[in-house]
This record gives sequence, C-alpha cells and structure tokens, in this order.
Amino acid sequence: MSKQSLSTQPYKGTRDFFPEQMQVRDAIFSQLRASVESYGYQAYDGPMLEPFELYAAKSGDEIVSEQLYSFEDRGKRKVAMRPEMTPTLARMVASRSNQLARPIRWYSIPNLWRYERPQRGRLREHWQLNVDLLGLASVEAEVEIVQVAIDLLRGFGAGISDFEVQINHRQLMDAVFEQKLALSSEQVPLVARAIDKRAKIEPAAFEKLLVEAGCKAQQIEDLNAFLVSPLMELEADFGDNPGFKDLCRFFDHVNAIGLGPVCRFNSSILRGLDYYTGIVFEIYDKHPDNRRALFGGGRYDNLVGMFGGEQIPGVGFGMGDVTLADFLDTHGILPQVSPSIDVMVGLFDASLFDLSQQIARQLRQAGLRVSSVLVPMKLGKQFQNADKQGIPIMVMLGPDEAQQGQVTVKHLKSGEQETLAQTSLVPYLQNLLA
RNA sequence: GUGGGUGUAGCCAAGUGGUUAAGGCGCUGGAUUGUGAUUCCGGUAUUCGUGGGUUCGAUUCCCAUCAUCCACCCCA
Repeated sequence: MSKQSLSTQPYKGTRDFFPEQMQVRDAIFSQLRASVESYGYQAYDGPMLEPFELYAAKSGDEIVSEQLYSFEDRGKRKVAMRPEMTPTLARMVASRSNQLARPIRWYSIPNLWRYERPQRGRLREHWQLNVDLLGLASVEAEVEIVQVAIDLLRGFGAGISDFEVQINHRQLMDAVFEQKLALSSEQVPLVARAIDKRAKIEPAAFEKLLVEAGCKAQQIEDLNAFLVSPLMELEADFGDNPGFKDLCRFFDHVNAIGLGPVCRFNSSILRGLDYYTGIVFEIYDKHPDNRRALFGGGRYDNLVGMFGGEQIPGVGFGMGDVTLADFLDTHGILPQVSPSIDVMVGLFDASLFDLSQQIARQLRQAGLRVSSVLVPMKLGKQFQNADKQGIPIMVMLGPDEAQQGQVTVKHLKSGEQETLAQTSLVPYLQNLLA
C-alpha cells in the first residue's frame, strides 16, 4: 500500500495466471472438455453479470445477503456478478425452451464470484465446470450425470477407489423431517445444518445441535436411527416415498452398469441450495490427506419454470477448479503440460536477421509454433532462454550455414545437433514433432 | 462476519533501540564475437507491508491499517 505506486497484488481472493500456471489450467480444462464432450455435451457461456433478482429468488439466503457481489449500474439497475451458473443456464434454456432438442446436454467452465473470506480451497473468484442435463424427469438422467462425474475424475487417471459418490434425495429427507419427525418449518433448516456437519463432529456435539434446534429425545433417537440405516431398511417406513423409489431405481441402474462400488447412499448429504428437488450427490475424496467433498450436484425441476414458460426438469453438477486441482495434486495426477512453442529460431548476428525471419515464417506456414530471437545475443544465452521456456528445438543459422544454404537443428534436451539443408528443414521438423 | 498466527529482495531467510540491514537460491552483466555445465568477478532492499505514536534515535517497542495463512460461519 505504498502511496507512490500501485500494488502489484491481484485483488483479494483472486489469482493471476502467469504463463506457467495458465498452461496447467489449460491442460486441466482441456481434459474436462474432452471428458464431457465424450458424452455429447455442448459448450455454452453467458454473461458474468446478471440481474440481482435472478439470485434473490432461488439461491440460499446467506448466499444472496452475504456473499453476492452486487451493485447498481449507471442506469439504476441492480446487478450481480454470477455466484453460480445454474440460474444463468436456466434463464438461457427458458428463453429458447421451445426450440431446443431434448434432452439438452450442456456444459460450461465459467468464472464465478462470491464475497467471502479466502481460505483453503475457497477463493473469491474461481472457475467451475458445470454439466447439466435438462428435459428428463426420471432417474436415467441422474444415472448419466453421475457417470459423467465419475469419468471426469477417471479421465485424469484417478483410480476407481480414490473417490466415492454419496447420494441422497430431497424428497426422502422432506418425508423424514415433516412426517417421521414432525419438525416445524423453523426447525428444518437447523436440523439440516446439523446433519450436514454430522460427519465432522462428535456424536455428542451432533446431539447438542439437535437439542438446540428444539428436538426432543424421541426425535433425536429416530433421526439417529434413520441416518445409520442402509437404503434397504427404509422400505418399511418410506416404501411409498417417491424419493425412496428414485433412489432404488438409481442404484439398480448403477449396480447393473458396474458403478455400484463407487456409489453409496448417504442420508447425511443435503447440499445448501434451495432449488434442489430430487436426488442430490457429492463426490468425496477418499485419500486420507484430502478427505472432503470435491464437488456435487443434484436435480432441480422447478428452476426453468421460474421464467414463466414451460417447466423443464434438470439435473447437473458443478466442479470447482481449486478443489479439483487439490484432488489431482493429492493423488499425483496433475496433467503434464506440453510445450506451447515447438521451435525457437536463433539469431547469430544482426546481418542474418532477415534470413532467420524467413526461415521462421516458412516453419509457421508449415503449421509449427515458432518463436524467434529478434536481437543478437550470445549463443549460450539463446539456448538457455529457449530451454527455460520449454522449447524442445532450436534452429540456428550462422554465416557458415547461410553461405551453404544449411541450418543447424539442436535438440535442447539431449544437446545433440545436426546440420542439414534449409530445403529439408520443414519435413525434418514435421517428422520430429509428429 | 468471528477468533488466532504471520509480514525483512522474485523465493528462502539472519538480525539489532544506535554509523553502510548477513547469507543462500534465483535473476542479470562480464571473464568467453559458433554452443546451455563448472569456476571466477560485478549488479540486484536509499530500507525491513503501510500509516501514525513513544524516543535524542525505530526494521526492532506501542497503536491502527492492509495483505496473507489457519480455524469458525457458510458453501455455489
């Protein structure tokens, strides 16, 4: 905060991506795109600013009141920087609802903003892969979406036992809260919050939260019994519940497909967003050093209809870049970055500048990515610079080569080099880099 | 929003109420006008995050502020 100069730091909770980091980001995003596109999902994007009301209507309370970046524009419109992508998606789908072929399979990697205090895995700006499938009301949609989520991680090389998909259903939980426990509408969010924390705290602390929420001993006992019950044992109490039926069908499919071992029913999974209406799920890292939720999603059947047109059911998930990178790092499967420049054309002295540039142009026309030295410097320095940028090949041409119509190609990794005719340079390099 | 830790160069860091603020890595120039290493020589902080206070004197002590990290809150 010097008074003379501006700070070079990025805004709190945001990151600069220098070329080195941008390469990693690009490599991760490319892998994500390849995975979701293999399922036939198409890319879309929307504006970073949306009307404030878009979020005021459907996201959780705290998200809007505490963590939304919002302001008034010059035309007195209240706008917000998008804190999540799903409302934008719903708006876009609603605006073309009668033109889009169903089911709609869309994905995006938007940057999202939330005003909060940065900490591990949580920043103010982050990128989030969003994958959504709209137009299907039945659990076949969830079966696909969960497969996409699983194959995303597998696409990076994650093992089948490195993570786990934990699944629950909002309608099942509604039945528990309203019918089985007969909670008041004020108690439900408090109990839900306690359940959300259950895995992280002691049983006694969990009970304390329930007592604070106004639960009686019998209710606590019933809830605890429910939370530890496997899905099969819930049939007696919830056999007619649509959520229970969905879950059964979902697990039947998943088991038949062979993904049973990766998926588990967990009635503690709730997720905070108000708009989920059906199955909700979270993907958990099973590595002991990183045991936490990586990402999650669920079904939102009422969101698109908010815009007044046709009600279109949807299911999807969002995966943040920070937690994903932590996962990949923890498991040692960060993608390898490949060099973004194929060849550096060196410069021996100023008199050979034009010839060097001609060679470089020739190589670019042949489809190679070519950087060049513009001002002469010591040869050793040129090699060093090129190597530092990860460029594998250096093309050199001094007075000797120039006179004989030759060039020298040096492989920076091995240090080996050979001299060949300028006319055979392009095929030589193309063959090498193929 | 709450509580706590930490701020000395691009990075890692030593240091002290008293003239010029160690060292290492990195970067950079040279020794070396046809080859990346090693070695050697030089340059890399007019000042210790910023502002104020105490003091004859502050990088050091005090306050504030900013940044950052950790936990909480909440989670898209």
